[in-house]
Amino acid sequence: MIAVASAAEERPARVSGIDKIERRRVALAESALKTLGELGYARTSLREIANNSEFTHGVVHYYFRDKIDLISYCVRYYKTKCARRYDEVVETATSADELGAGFLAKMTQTLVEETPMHRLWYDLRAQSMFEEQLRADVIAIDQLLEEMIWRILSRYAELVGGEAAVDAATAYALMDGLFEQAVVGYAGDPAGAPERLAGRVSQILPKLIITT
Amino acid sequence: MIAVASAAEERPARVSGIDKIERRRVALAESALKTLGELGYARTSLREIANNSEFTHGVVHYYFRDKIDLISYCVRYYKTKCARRYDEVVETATSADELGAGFLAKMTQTLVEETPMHRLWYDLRAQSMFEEQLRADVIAIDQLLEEMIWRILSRYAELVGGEAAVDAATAYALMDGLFEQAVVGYAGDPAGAPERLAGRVSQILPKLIITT
DNA sequence: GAGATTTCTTGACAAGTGTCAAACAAAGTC
DNA sequence: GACTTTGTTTGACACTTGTCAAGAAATCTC
Repeated sequence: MIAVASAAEERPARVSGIDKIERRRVALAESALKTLGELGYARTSLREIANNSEFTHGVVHYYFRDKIDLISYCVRYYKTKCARRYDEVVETATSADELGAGFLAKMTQTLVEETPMHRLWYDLRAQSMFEEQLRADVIAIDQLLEEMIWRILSRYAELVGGEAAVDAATAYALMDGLFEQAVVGYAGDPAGAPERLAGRVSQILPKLIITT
Repeated sequence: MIAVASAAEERPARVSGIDKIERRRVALAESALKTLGELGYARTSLREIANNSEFTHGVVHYYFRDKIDLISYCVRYYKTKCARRYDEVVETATSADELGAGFLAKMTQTLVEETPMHRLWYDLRAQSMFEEQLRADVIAIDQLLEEMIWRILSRYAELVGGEAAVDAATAYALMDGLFEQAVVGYAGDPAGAPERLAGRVSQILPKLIITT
């Protein structure tokens, strides 16, 4: 897995200092993510990020080697927050229906409440096809998301007393297709998108299980 | 549907002239699409487009009001070429297996041979979430692609003697998820991606049909 | 072929970009 | 308190961007 410290190898090793640096970095990243989620990768400049934060544009360059380093850090920071979204539901659900309902609820919730982040993710994944510096991080996140979906599906199969009818990569691609459609649609017309997503997912989920 | 003439309302109405203008526009658009497919939306400038063409950057601005006008035209031009990709297969196939095989063949073929176009499409669809000037065109193409998938699926169901188990939008989202995964994966590692895609699609296709 | 019209080239502009470095402030060290 | 280290501001740089306008070239019209 990729370490989250990349541009700081040659910085002084005082422990408290590193902690402080790391905290500044996280603050910068959080601010940058807000701007990135709003404007997208193409239209976000370092100055815009700095303006929307409490820092000046020089500070950004003090804590990150260059733009890619910052964005890359943001992506890796983001991943740590997103791929564990459904863990609680998976762990606490005691029936297939409960798991399904919890999954759908969390899914539509994050669609609505974290729209900018999802927009950014699909944007960055597209960018990774053109900028190979982003590729490794994107692949890592995709892997995490795939595992997330797989945990849900295999647990669902277990509760229903069957087994998954497709492999993890396929299941992820299908679910992601539905979710991306919802995110894109939500950008144009927020009304009804969550319900449509929920309907489609609950329609598909049973088809990915073979009851033995 | 959106007309393909947008910035030329006030130009002289000589018929042969309009034709010539339109031909120049198409030439510009084709050249621009090549560059866009290579570099992506964010990194493509009007000058870059002009440099990779036989025209100068002034010509671009002579035929298109601004950058968005050009890109928008490109997108609309592109759509006319892509959404009829499987029509021949649908029309000539006489059995479900033949249709499935033909579909898979064309799908993997376009994945390999038109990679830049597909990359660009996913890029632009992501951009449309941030730039509402692109949104209408993207929605129109999405609609076309959805209908394309629906023609395949419903014909497939017909040949197999059943009917589709999901609606058009759902079917498109699922297929698109698989295809996008393949396109993104193909960018990082071309080897094996087409085969994986074919395997996954052929695994899913039957699950979208109810045999009555 | 002269004159008008369309097409294209060239060069310029203002604005914005990533990057960096020198001056300055703050904090820690002896 | 002087001095070094760490953090921050500010302003500048070289460059690219979209846009436009003035004029040259080509084409058409009579």
